[in-house]
Amino acid sequence: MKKTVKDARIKSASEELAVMIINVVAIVPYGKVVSYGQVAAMAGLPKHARLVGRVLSHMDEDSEIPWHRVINSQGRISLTRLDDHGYNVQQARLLSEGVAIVNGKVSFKTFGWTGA
DNA sequence: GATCAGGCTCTAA
DNA sequence: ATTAGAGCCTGAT
Repeated sequence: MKKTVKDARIKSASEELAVMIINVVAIVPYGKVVSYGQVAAMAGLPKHARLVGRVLSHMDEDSEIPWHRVINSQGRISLTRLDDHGYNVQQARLLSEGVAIVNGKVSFKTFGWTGA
């Protein structure tokens, strides 16, 4: 997990917080998903769901961090604003892990990871 | 669903 | 240093 830190390379975003978040995201098992708020909570940062998103947005596709396993509380991918590419990548990755996306949504009931 | 308000950080001026 | 705008959010109208 030290590599995650190095891999992070967050521009600013209080590295400490970023690291905590990344460490949590890094342990999300294959084929499972979690929400931003969940990650924040697990990282010990109750109301920082948004920060989680910000941190992840700084990651490269190349990163070993499974950022694609993090979606919003509605089970949707929170990228469809002006970012089609990111959305497609995330969706493709999830599908390749066996995570079903029905009508643009993932079922937390089936694929949700409730912590370690 | 769509909208609103709450909440917290980042960036730029 | 202060202010204002914006963001991969959430839970409640």
